[in-house]
Amino acid sequence: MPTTTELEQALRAAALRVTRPRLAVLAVLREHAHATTDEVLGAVRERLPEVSHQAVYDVLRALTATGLVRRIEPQGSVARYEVRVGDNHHHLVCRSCGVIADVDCAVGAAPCLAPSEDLGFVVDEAEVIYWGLCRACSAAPTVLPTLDSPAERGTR
Amino acid sequence: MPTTTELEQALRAAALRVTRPRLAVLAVLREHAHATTDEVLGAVRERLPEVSHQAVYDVLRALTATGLVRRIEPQGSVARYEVRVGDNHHHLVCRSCGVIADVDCAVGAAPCLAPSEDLGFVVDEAEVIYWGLCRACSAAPTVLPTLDSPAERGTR
DNA sequence: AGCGTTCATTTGACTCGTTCAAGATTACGG
DNA sequence: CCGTAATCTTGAACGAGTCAAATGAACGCT
Repeated sequence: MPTTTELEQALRAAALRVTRPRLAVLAVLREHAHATTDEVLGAVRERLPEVSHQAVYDVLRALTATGLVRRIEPQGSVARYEVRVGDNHHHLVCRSCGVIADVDCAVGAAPCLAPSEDLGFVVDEAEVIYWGLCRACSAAPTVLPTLDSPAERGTR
Repeated sequence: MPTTTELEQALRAAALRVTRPRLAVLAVLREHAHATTDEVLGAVRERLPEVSHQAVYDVLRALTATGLVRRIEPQGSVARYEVRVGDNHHHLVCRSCGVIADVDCAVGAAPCLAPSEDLGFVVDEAEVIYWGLCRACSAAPTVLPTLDSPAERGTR
């Protein structure tokens, strides 16, 4: 668990003012990776009941802009945030239950940045998302009682 | 330009009824890759002025569900669709203007599916997005007249 | 420590992409 | 040609996120 001072230093290093909502958001994200804005809001309110949703949006944007947190938004999901930044890791996403897991980049930072042909683009980041089923969902039948049409799968 | 018959066959092969909106959407997507729902709607209405936006949403969902088109939605962008499917290609996205370009998978299909550790996940697809600046945007200054704070960069 | 400026937060309305629901239409097998 | 089920039209609703104005708090300076 991070000390408040530690989080404070992180904020100051990013030239951001140290406020309760910001400390709370950082603390929440350290404990609960890949949280949605809503989940962050809920968790923050357990510590600071009075924070507005707008404050959380602003804080998340400020932290994202300075690189303190990273924003990810897989297909059909709302925005999620994580504090693990700068290490070029990627994500495993379960198509069924939506859980997200971290994986380190298999081949290191550099090869990840090289598409086969860059078409004149100056690439600064390669984002990789592995889609599949998590251990639990691949073990369990997709839909438990009613196995009607296997074609339809929830859009969100 | 694809013949109507060709598109018809594609629909029938997917066990979908052949309707004007569906043919129109497919035709539009073949000409205009990475189109947003709105752009598809606009282009479809040039051919069929009466289609409802709901029809386009339904058609895109049906086509996506059967695999005839692929849905992509980069960070902060709305959903986009493309007809190029089944070839495991990836995307280059410009952070500045948002254009999307296709790139073939550098290393082939198989290695793309292998994260360093799968944590029990059954991975069936690896999605790669290369972020950077397109040729035009990397040549031109990001903001032309007012070069105030270089930190701020548009969220969308 | 106190003060003022500037940045953060609250409050509340609002936009936009997308989905839901009910009824009318149309494609397709027989 | 008919009946049925899928598809489309119409219109309303929803939720995530944003905008804007006013209040409040953090920090640098003296």
